[in-house]
Amino acid sequence: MTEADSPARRAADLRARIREHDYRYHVLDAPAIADSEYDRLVRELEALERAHPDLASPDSPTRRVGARPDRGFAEVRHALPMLSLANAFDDPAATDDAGRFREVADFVRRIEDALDLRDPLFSVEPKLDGLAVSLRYEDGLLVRGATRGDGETGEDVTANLRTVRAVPLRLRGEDWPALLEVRGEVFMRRADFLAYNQGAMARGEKPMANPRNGAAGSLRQLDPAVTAARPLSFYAYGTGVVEGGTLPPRHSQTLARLRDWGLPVSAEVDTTRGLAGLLDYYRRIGERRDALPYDIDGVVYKLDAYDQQRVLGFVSRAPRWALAHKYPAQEETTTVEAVEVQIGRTGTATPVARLAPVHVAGVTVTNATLHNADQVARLDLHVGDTVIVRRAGDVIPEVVQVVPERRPPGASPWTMPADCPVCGSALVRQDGEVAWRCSGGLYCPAQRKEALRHFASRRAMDIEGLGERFIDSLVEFDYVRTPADIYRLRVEDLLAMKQRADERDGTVPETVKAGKVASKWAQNLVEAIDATRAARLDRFLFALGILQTGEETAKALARAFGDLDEIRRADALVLMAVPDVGPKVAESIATFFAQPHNAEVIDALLAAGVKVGDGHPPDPGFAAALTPGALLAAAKRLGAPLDGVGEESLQRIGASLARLADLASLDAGRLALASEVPRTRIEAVQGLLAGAPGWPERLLAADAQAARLRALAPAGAGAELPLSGQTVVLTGTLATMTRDQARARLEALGAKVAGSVSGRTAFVVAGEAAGSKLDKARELGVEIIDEAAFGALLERHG
DNA sequence: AGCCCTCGAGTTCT
DNA sequence: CTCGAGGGCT
Repeated sequence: MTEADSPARRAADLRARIREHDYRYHVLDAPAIADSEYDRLVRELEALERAHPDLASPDSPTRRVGARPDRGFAEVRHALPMLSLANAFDDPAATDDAGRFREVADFVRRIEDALDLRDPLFSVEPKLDGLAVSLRYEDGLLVRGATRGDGETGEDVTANLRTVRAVPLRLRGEDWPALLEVRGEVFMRRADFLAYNQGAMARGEKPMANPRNGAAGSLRQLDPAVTAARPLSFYAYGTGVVEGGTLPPRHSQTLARLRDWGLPVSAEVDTTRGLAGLLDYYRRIGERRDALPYDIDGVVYKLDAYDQQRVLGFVSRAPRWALAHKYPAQEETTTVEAVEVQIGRTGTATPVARLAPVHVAGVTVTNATLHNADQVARLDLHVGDTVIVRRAGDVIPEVVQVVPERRPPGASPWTMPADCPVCGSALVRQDGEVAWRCSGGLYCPAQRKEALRHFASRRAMDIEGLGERFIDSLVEFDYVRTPADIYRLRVEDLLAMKQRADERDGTVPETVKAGKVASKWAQNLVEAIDATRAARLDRFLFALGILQTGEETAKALARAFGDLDEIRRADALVLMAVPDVGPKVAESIATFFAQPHNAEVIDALLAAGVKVGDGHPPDPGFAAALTPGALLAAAKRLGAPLDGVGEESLQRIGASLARLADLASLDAGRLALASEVPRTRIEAVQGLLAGAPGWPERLLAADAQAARLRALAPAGAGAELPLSGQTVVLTGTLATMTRDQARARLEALGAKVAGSVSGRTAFVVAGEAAGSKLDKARELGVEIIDEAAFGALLERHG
């Protein structure tokens, strides 16, 4: 055997040739041999390595698919955090370029001001819609690959990244740094995605929703063999830690070096100068967006010179020298086949467009809300129209506009029907309101179903297993009319209902063998219902579905009163002393409890064994706010005939009264002295109230309740919680707890958890994949903390 | 009286 | 996520 023919030589030769072909294919995009020829080389090398196990080496192209990790993915802390970029969006309302691209112009101007330089050089690249990863090369060998995670900490997906053919296991050449971290995007080409899905469907597997989800899901596979079967691609766009070597002084040069070292870089990367250059690039790529072989959601601008980048620095975790310029949400056209009306829990009639199925941003859309009749009129929508559909915030489909020139002849404009499509009651519109409502109330099956669904829902009573389908049947077969009926359901009722539903649907019950009926599910449901009998007061209030009372208001009520009975008998005058409750909300609540029907339902719930709350005393602050003055001022805001008397005067009159009951009997002159309010005005108040039917009684009853609540409230102000008075916003996904858990922890510390970022937000907790709220926080300069810092904060406060 | 901030309510698809 | 509207502050 000659030296040249030795297996070691042959193996080395094959590896070099395979690597060369990988490089030509993925980096140069210029394959030199046919796929079959390439496969032959790989098979020969595999056979050789099997015959001579001593020749196998970990960086061999045959060793891409490794062993499956025992459990989950390990955490990886990025030595240099993976950046998140500030986003810029086009302003669609702008009529000129200056307005449309203001955010980009501001970005360039900030840089020019900081550098004191015109038209700096930028490196520009498409922003691929995939998954950011970091690859660590030590001495030219791939030793670790990790997902971006939250930017600080990601997951170790080395085994999966090794299966991506575009990721070199060993760098080319020799002049690379001893330690090199490469950052880039793992993604799926559209053609690969389509081909894969065709194959998946032929095999009877579930197709992937879109290339982005496909790429993300593939990297998260525990078995690298599964990942290896997915057609993933990779482009490098930057570096992380670099040691034992240096990079060129400019980013664009680094990208060229990465390419030399065997890392694929998008062919679209370029350099350009100044705002005009950036916008030109944005337009050029935008025109070719649909023709590109992969999905992009924008382009990225980076100041090219590293020393200039250093001058600009960072705001929170986002570099001031880079910007992601996003293209507008993807739009599609389709036709409106019908407009239907849905009736919500409160009776709101919402028009919904039924659309010819159309793909928008990765999913098939068949419905789109039209919000309300005004919106339909604004769009001038006719049934049969061709419309442009967009997924707002890439989630909820909306009809953007109609294409009038494609309107079929004879199409008639849509108008809100006169009657509820479910129960036939009249649809009515309150003065000044946009929404039309079904006037059928709980007589309307649609409203009854929605109200029950709300009652059982997770954030309300949280009855597990009582979902939409069950509620529909329970209502249709009249087993349940009110929430109280839920607590009277027995196993045999559920079984009887199921049987009737099966008969109606023509479905055959699965297990009616040997006279035995499957009834486990029914027992489980009855037990699940039973488990919710001890209810928290705020959840119970929310579950009742009082108009204008959502979770926050329910919490405020529960905190203030501490007891259901006190809330039930509270007049709107008293309710208005609850924080964030004004006249409308107060009257809505008082009206709800005053209706005999609602009182019956609540009594029935209590009689059925529902225990509400744990007997908290009233909140001392709330009780203290229930002064006679506050009640008088509330009366005025609720429409009591106190014209001509200011709220301040009312407060002062109230302040000089021990009890409101004294108002009518006390001498106006003495009161005038005590309160420093003119005597004539006091007489006016006394006279007006005495002559206004109902008001004296209401005020006296409210005053009596106020006195009772004050007596019940614990003395001394409540202990101050560490986050009292602070408003916190959660965004993105947290790894160690659910949103609800995070929210509960924060609220336990006295913080208020809001849904949107504003100037008053104390800080934002940003999890993974945080979106617009994070951008908004950066814009407003609100403090942002990541999950680690959040954990530390919770730790600190117990 | 006007503005800003929250909250409530409704919604899509997988 | 979005819209509309209630509540509170200036």
